[in-house]
Amino acid sequence: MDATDRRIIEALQQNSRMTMKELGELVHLTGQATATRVKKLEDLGIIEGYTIRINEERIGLPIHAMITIYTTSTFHDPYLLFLKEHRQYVRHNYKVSGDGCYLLECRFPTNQELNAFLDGLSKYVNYKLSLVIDQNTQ
Amino acid sequence: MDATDRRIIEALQQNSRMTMKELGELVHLTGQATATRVKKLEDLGIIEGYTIRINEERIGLPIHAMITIYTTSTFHDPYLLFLKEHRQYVRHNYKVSGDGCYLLECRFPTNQELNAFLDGLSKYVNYKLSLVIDQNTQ
DNA sequence: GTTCACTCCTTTCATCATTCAAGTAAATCG
DNA sequence: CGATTTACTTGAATGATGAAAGGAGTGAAC
Repeated sequence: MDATDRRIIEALQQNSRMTMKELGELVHLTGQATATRVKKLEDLGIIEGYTIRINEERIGLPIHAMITIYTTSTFHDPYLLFLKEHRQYVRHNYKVSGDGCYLLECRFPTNQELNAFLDGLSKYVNYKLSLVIDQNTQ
Repeated sequence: MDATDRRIIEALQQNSRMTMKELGELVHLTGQATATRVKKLEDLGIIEGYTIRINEERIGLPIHAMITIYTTSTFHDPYLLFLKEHRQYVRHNYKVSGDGCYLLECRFPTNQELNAFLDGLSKYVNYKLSLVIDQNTQ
């Protein structure tokens, strides 16, 4: 991991579909040398994969919820199974120290579906709901 | 947005560097027809960009913090300016309803840097810190 | 029923990127 | 000093892309 690798990662974060030749021009290497470095970053597990940024509002998922989960029981499996069954809504489930046991990030198409999800959720855990009003990603 | 577009989006979420020809085989179209559809999804703003999934632990950012921000003042600009000055740590700054005004997601290399960040932060807002212990992304 | 316009797709071909093998140069190590 | 490793370049073959031309299906107007 040198300065060139860091520039490669930065460039791929901006646009992961750029050709190895273009990327090579940015870091002053040939396309082949660049491809070898990228392959190494993949093998080291630094680059975990290639994906797209999606506008979830535009595909009908306008509701963005952050749910702090409080479990009274020490047995979390029913909650985790519930998440698996509703994985279509779940973006992240962070196990956290501090306030609550988990911080659950979800997306919903409607308030009705959010409501139904929360009804199901309340069978397993207590929760506190926050709705995202505006998103400022770096 | 039909079923084919949804399959294209799913496939690109898994691997955004796949060729249009490969993607076309998945959705039973030629590479050219697939490329046209992808271009349309970009123009509609549904696909916002192409990026990489990074293992931040492996690039020296093991500390993952979720910070709930409480502002007493109605004037948020000093806080937002502080974030801009420390944007290297900031991943997301969600404006939320519910508990707090913002939910701030950050990454730090060391507890020392987290501590310095929190010292700076406390000049502008009150906060509650949660540290991510484990991450379960869908 | 016919025509026109439109959308969505395929085929073909020229251009460009990628990949493999071979070779060079510098650094490391016994 | 010679052998090995690492990181890179070059050149040729393969494969992907993008532009142009054309075909098939749909719906509207007459």
